[in-house]
Amino acid sequence: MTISLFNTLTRKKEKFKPIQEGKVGMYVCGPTVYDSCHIGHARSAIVFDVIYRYFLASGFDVTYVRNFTDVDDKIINRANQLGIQSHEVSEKYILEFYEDMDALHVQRPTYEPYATKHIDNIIQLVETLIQKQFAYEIDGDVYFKVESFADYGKLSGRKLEDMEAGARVDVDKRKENPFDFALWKSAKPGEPSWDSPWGAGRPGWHIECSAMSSKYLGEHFDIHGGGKDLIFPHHENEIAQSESAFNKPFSTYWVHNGFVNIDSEKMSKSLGNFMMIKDALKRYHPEAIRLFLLSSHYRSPIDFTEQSMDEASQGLDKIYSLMDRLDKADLKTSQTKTGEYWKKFSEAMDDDFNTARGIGVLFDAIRITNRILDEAPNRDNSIDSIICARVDIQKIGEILGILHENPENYFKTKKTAAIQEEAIDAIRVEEMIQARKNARKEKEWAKADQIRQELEKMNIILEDRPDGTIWKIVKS
RNA sequence: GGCGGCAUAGCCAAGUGGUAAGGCAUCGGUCUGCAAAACCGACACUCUCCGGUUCAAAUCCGGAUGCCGCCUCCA
Repeated sequence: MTISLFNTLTRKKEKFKPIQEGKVGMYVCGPTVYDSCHIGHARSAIVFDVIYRYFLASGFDVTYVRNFTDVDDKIINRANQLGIQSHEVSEKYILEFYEDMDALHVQRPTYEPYATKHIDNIIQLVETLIQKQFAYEIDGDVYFKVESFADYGKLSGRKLEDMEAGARVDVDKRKENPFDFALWKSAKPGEPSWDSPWGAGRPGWHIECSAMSSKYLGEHFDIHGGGKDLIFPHHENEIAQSESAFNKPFSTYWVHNGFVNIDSEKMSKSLGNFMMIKDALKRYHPEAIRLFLLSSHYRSPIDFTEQSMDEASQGLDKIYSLMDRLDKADLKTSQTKTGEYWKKFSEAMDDDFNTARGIGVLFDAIRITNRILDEAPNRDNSIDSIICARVDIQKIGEILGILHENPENYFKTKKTAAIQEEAIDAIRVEEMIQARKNARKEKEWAKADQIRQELEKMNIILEDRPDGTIWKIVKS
């Protein structure tokens, strides 16, 4: 089965045909490191992380590049605000980015280039563009001439003429066309700068991606990704620069993920409703965040709400509960053959990385395996089904980037956190459970029930299992 | 003004021409001293509305309504 994916460039779902058999070159726009990352950055990182994992699992040799934009107006502004150097700002947020990504189990790409470490490549590319007359210099600034690129607008589906009617663009009279964009910006005093043929300055935003993608993946590569908002102008401009400079198609496929809303509203400075990754991690398990972000198709908008996060958390509990049950079922095996669930999951993933459908398959596997465990766990064919399902669930978990924890540990950690959060006296709870156990032994049901009720008032739920009583905390 | 997307049960969400996955919630049941967990069953004769194409449409085409995004270096 081949992988199909939706290509923004053609607005169609297409079969994936790599440039080189068995290999994938993928470039994804990473963060501009001027602030903490929010849940939208997490979605983009996780969506492409899953795509990366799935290509690897499908046997491809993947080169995955994700850049850091570490020189930019916003970083400079932030540095001025804080009274520090701009590289100090970017270094701080790069570290924070790694903390967030590691916590979310986002795998490191093959290469993570920094714009500031590729200034030579950038200057060279700008020179090529000037030389080929696709760009022009004015007072130390260099602009790309959009009218020189006949296909300008092909990614975003706009025409230069139509856009000019809108006219919400800066009116720099020096530019030949208002949509001409900066390849190189001359430095103002105090700004970070590098020497160039046009004087001291720094790269424009778009050029770094063309320079770095061509360096690590070649001038023509397979997949370019990023958030939907990057389609215009960022990716449109990347295409214009790259195809003009290299005279060949840039990326074959363009993949864009949708936004994350917060309580049905777009995250914005004015609303002040940014959900930062580090804050989300304080409230929810990292794998619950992954499960939530993957529970809708990657191109659809998704709404981050307390309810949807609680549901994702419940779903994760359900998955770990089964894994715990399987651990305790003591099924010795070294079998690793995948079965029907993996097959169905792969079919969903082959179809434009449909993780929502794939998660449906995962829950099917869980339900059916629980049923077998309830009804006839010891029959030979039951054992086969259970072992096979377990292999599939693990493998699906690897693609989704969940199930990193030992199930017993998962529940233990969760409980410890809840004990702290709800300020529960664990020793007293244990004593009450012991008292109830004694009461039950004597068949003093009224007393046992009274203890249960008291615990319920403390938001504690008991479960009598064959091997003893366990307790859980429900969040108030 | 230009371009694009979405509308499926109480909520979230798959579905890409063949008769509506999955999750949460709710209601029955099995299990349990009682519960919880797990499982079983019920829960959209119908997919915003109106037309059209077709033997067949949630799916394709046209129109209407509603919501959203981009055109501001916001993933």
